[in-house]
This record gives sequence, structure tokens and C-alpha cells, in this order.
Amino acid sequence: MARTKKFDPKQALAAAMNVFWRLGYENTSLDVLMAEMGIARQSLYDTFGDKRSLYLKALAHYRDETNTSMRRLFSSAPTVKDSFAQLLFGLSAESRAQHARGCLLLSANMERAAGDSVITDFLRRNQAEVESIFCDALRRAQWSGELSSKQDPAALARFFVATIQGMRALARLKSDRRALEEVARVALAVLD
Amino acid sequence: MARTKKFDPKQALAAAMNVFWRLGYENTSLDVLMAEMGIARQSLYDTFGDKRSLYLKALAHYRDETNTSMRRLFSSAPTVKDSFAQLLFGLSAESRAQHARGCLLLSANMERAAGDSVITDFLRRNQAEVESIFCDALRRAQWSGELSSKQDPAALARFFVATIQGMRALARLKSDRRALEEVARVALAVLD
DNA sequence: AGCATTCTGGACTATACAGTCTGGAATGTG
DNA sequence: CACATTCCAGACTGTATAGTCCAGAATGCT
Repeated sequence: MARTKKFDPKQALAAAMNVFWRLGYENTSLDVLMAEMGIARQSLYDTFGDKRSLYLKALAHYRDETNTSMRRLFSSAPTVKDSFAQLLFGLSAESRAQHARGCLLLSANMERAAGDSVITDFLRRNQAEVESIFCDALRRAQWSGELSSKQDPAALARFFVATIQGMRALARLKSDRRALEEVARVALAVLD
Repeated sequence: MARTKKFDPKQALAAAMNVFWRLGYENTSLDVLMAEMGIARQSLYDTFGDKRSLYLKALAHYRDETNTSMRRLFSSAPTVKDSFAQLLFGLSAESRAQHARGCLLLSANMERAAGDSVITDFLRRNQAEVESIFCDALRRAQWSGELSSKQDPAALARFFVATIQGMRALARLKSDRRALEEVARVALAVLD
């Protein structure tokens, strides 16, 4: 009946995600989007809608990727402390460019207008999801005796969410592995 | 010889600072700046230069205000832990609007282009300053016996810088005093 | 009073960019 | 082969906004 799509939407979306990740929403122009996605204006609008809706799709894609990898991490590491250590030291060891781009969802939170309820709701749901990944792992650790039952898993989970975002802010300003690792060590000590 | 300035530049700068604080650099237009500063376009350009240089002056003004108040806090509170507690619980107890606007310098860090060396250098110098305020207080606490000498004051100082920024990110997404206080309690425990 | 300077308000310019539209080439399917 | 669909390149529109310019009113100083 018709010509089939020449490009892979998944791949194009991943490319768009990377642009937003590196440049932020406002500083990303359609021109660079078209260039990096390797498609023309028309195809972009036909396939993804306008800039904002492409952005929302990119956020969702990012969330799916990172949360999947976090679940994997927390189900494979031997102890919770190990899991958090891998997370925090992994973040510390990222490249300068990775530190500079930071976390797409943290940027989305900082960049969003105060009244943007679509993005706000999306980010709140995601934070709840991340907290529950952490919280479940912490509860399992209490069950297994690794973590004292006097600790509050929900509070610890939130604390680590905050810590990661704080470290992301530090890393963005100065890509200094040693400094980040020091912060990570102090933070991990709350699990002892 | 000439007419004197009608408005107070300090006051106008404070007003500009509040606008940038609430809206961020990109989303602040000259029109709202003129409105909130209470001066006309021409006066603004004559007195403060272009938008960016006004922004830089606003950042410096913000830094001066907050660092002065932090020094005051750390020299007046009975213990370091008390100082940090006041800082963290104070942040937790801010209004919804205050949580939404967050910290001007954290926003500047997230919003800045990667290659903007003027703002980057400014923020790095400020972070060093804040860390030194924290670090000095922690060293005094070790001297007085409040804090174990096994702890690393520089690492703790950086940790609290990260914690504050993490809590700011959380507060911006959701103004939830209880949740923030839980994070604060976990963080303060590193001083025990 | 007279003058230099600052103020206001608005017109004006230049630029950047999102989004739409057009024309024609490419390509898979029947 | 024919046709529907998708592709690309680029023109075009509308809008927002930073920054400049100008005319005239206001005001302090000598």
C-alpha cells in the first residue's frame, strides 16, 4: 500500500533523549533535534508530535531505562549496602561529560515551570517508584538481618534519593571523582 | 549638576534577584523585570547593563546574603549539630512558594550552559566558601570534643552541601515538610 | 531661572525559533 | 507499472524577546 518508515522510531527517540539530556529542554532547538535524530522536520512532527510531546516521550524512555537498570542492580547485588555503593560509586566514576549532563529527570524538575502539572505529576510518580525500589530492598535487608530493624526504610530510601540528586548537582558543577566518593562514603555510613 | 537617581539600586537589585529566583534566568523577561523592579527599560540598562550582567549581580547579592546568614548561624548555635539541624529543619519548614523557588545558585548551576565559565567559576568559588564555613565549624567541634576526631571534616562538609541540594530538589518537586524532616534526621545522624 | 541629567513610555530593530506548508523525490505494495 | 505513502529540503509565518533609540517630562544643582 505505502512506503514503510525508513528510520527506527525507537532509535530516533533515543537520540532525542540524548539531546535533551545533554542540552536541556529550552536549549534544544528543532534543528539540532533533526540533525541528531537523522530525520527531517516533517517526519519528526508526524511521528512524535510537537517538541513538548517528544520531550515527554524522551522522559518516559529515560525513566524506563534507568529504573530497569536499578531494579536489576538491587536484585543482583549481594547486600543492599553493596547496591547503594555501586550506585553511588558508579555515579562518582562517570566521565566528565556524563557528570555535565547529569540526570535528565533532575534537570526536568529544575527546569520545569512551577505550574506544569503534567511534568510535575510524572516526576512525582517516578520518585515514588524509585523510593519503592529502594524501600523494598531495605526491607529485605531488615528481614535478612543486614539492616537494623530500628531504621526506617522509607526515610532511608528518601534519603538516598536526596543524596543522589545532591551528588548529581555537585558532579555537574565539578567533575571530581574523589570528592564525590567522599560524599558517597559518608552517605553509605548511615546503613551501619 | 544633575538629577539624582530616583530609585534605590540596592532595592531594585533585590527585586531583580527575587524575580530570577522565582522564575529562573531564561523564563525571566525584561518586561517582568521592569515591572517588579519598578523602573523603566532605559534606567535598567543604564544602571545594571544587560540582562546577563544584572543576573550576575543578582547571584552575587544572593550569595552575600545567604553566606552572611550561614556564618551567623554557625557562630551562634551551641553545637555544630544544632547548626546543621537548624539549617536542615529550617529548609524543611519553608513555605510551598519557597520550596518551589528553591535555591538561586542551585538553579543557576542546573540552568547554565556547560561551557559558561563565568557562572561555573562563580559557583565553584561559592561552593568552596560554603564548604569552608561548614568545615571550620566541624573542626571547632572536633576541638571541643563534640565530634569524633576520626571523622573527616572536609568530607562531612561536602556531604552536607550535597544533602542540602538534594533536599532542595525534593522540596521543589513536592513541598512535604514531614518527608524532608525524615531526610534531615537521617543526614544529621552522620554526626553521631 | 537655567541647565544637565535622569526618568518614563513607547517605537523600533534584529534575532531566534516553533510550527506549518509546498514540491518533488524515493520506495514499498498490489 | 501505478499509486499511496513517506521521505527530504527548504520556504514561510507568527511570536517572543533582548537590546537600541527617541521625545519629552521631571528634578536636582548652581
